[in-house]
Order: sequence, then structure tokens, then C-alpha cells
Amino acid sequence: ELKFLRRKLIISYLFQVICQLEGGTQILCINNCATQELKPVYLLPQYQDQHNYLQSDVGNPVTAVLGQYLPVSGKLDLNEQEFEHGSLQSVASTATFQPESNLQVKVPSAGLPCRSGFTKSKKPCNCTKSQCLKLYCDCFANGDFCCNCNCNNCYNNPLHETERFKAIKVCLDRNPEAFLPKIGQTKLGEVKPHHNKGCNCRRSGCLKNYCECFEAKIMCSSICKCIGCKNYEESPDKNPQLTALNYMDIGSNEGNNPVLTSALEILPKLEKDRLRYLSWEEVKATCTCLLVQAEEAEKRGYSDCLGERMIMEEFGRCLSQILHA
DNA sequence: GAGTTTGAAACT
DNA sequence: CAGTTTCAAACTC
Ligand SMILES: [Zn+2]
Ligand SMILES: [Zn+2]
Ligand SMILES: [Zn+2]
Ligand SMILES: [Zn+2]
Ligand SMILES: [Zn+2]
Ligand SMILES: [Zn+2]
Repeated sequence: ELKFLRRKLIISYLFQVICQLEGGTQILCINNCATQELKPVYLLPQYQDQHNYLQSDVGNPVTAVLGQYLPVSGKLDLNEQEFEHGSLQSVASTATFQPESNLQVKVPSAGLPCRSGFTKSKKPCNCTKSQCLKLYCDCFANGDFCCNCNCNNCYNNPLHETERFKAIKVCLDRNPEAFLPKIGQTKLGEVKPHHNKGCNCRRSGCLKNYCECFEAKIMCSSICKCIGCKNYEESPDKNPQLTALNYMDIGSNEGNNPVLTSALEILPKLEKDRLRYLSWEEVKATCTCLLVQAEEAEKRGYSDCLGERMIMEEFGRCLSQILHA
């Protein structure tokens, strides 16, 4: 369901609109499409009479079930480049995101109660198909031999040295850092406890051990690409900017995404407790609704311009439902 | 303990 | 490189 609009784009849109709705001043402005003149679509007025607006949606089977999964038949292949071109207009500033370094979290530097090198309290694995020679196997991934494991057909032991070495080489070819510790590699001069490559969680909120960040007992950071993350600074009230920005895909923005820049400008105006974050379910449902609109427009042979307008209006309806849910 | 959910790793 | 499949662990009941 995210083929049509890449998720980070969606999240950025939703986030910005929420910011602006909450701020109450500005208006979402969208390029209609690359070939058309810039024609802003104003969403805000549509919210003025919320009741009526929702009433008119009664017959809309899509928005009526926002929050549920809708089966989307067929696939819509929209020219993404064109869409990108018609993305949010914003001053292309080069402002970069500078994390508040004084928010330094105190690290229990006392050192973990190191498991006595003797007991090797390594959790036994239960691999059955990987022969413990792929990174699926935690033993292998940690560079350990399997020991007291429950694995089947295990090659991760000195008896299969050759196979094991080959497997290690394959992994290193794929990722030269495959066997480096995923966390704790605090580079010199790095203030905060450095994290790994970041997670990509969607459904766990990064609050379950499915999430590698959570499992490692570290907060998600800007390099994470998670959706609906709740694994960040314990007291979000203290720094809404920081936590809110964690919801955007800063990591791949290279610091100059206009959406991000714009959000940075807007954020300080916000009352912190009015921010509302999006869950994966909401993002998913919204994307589904937008897809349906796109399909509809395509089916009816509407112009790209009109199709995009339909999509954006649907987006507005979805957003309003989310905001008022 | 069986069955489901999850997201990294592997694969195409 | 993105989308899909595989995998073993985390989780639920
Ligand atoms: Zn194993
Ligand atoms: Zn093992
Ligand atoms: Zn093994
Ligand atoms: Zn996560
Ligand atoms: Zn994370
Ligand atoms: Zn996260």
C-alpha cells in the first residue's frame, strides 16, 4: 500500500499539515503537478464546518472505514518522479538539524554487570534452516560457536570450520561490518551513546523486543526509519522538537529536505501538548484511502491534475478523521 | 506448547 | 536498489 506514496513522504505531509493545522495560521500548499502552473490547494477552509464536511462523506465507503484495512485491487503505478516534483513547496533553506546536545542522557557507565566470562550465558539458538551459518542465527551473528544450542544441522562449530569460514566471508562481503558490535561503538567526540544502523519498525512502536533499538535498551534516533515510534526520550514534553522530528525521516534527508526544514520553522510555534503523532495504522489506512482515490481517478480517466486533487482532498478527509478520532 | 506476529537478513 | 521471501525470535493465548 505504500508503493504509491512512499511512507516518508506521507508522514512528512501528514506531519506538516498537522503542524499547520495546530498552528492555525498557514495553509498546506501543493504543486498540482509538474506540468501545470503552481496551483495551491487550500485545505483549511474545508475544515471550517467539520460537521457538514463529514456528513458529505457518508456515502464514501473509503473514508467511512478509515482505520480498517481496505483491500486494494490492482496496482497503481504513478510516476513517482513527477510526484516528487510536485511536492510540498517550501523555502529551500539549508538549515540543518542540530540536536540539543544538552539533553545528554546519563549513561549508566558503571558498566553492565558483565556476565562472568565463565558461564557463557549466551542464549541458545533454535535455528533449523540456516545451519547457524547466516546472520539469522544469533550465535553466528555474535561470532560465537554454537554451544548448548538447540539448533538442527548446525555448522557453526569447529567441526565445520571450512563451511563456517565461507559463510563468514559471504557475510562480510555483503556487509563488511556484519560482525561488528551493533551498538556501543562510541566514536571519539561523539556525545550521545551512539546507536546502530537504526531500526525499521512499523507495527511495534519500537516498544517491543522486536525492535532492535528497544531490545538494546537504547532510544530510537534519527537514523531509524520506524513508523509510530514511541521509543524516544522518556519525557517528550521537555523537547517536543526533538521527539517530533524523530517522526520524520531525518536520516535520509541529508539535512535539507524542504519539508523538514519547514517543519523546523513551524515547530516552535506549536504548543507542545497539542502535537499528535501518527500510528502505523493511521498511516496505513490513510495511504490505502489515497490509493483508492488514485485508482478511481485513473479508472475514470481523469487528468493527473484532477486526480491529484482528489487524492489531496481525500487526504484532508482522512486527516480530519484522524485528528478528531 | 502451539500458533501468530514481527522486522532483520537474505534473496531476486 | 526496491520489493519479496525467508527466518528465528518475540509474543500471544
Ligand atoms: Zn543458530
Ligand atoms: Zn546457536
Ligand atoms: Zn547452531
Ligand atoms: Zn524500532
Ligand atoms: Zn530504532
Ligand atoms: Zn523507533
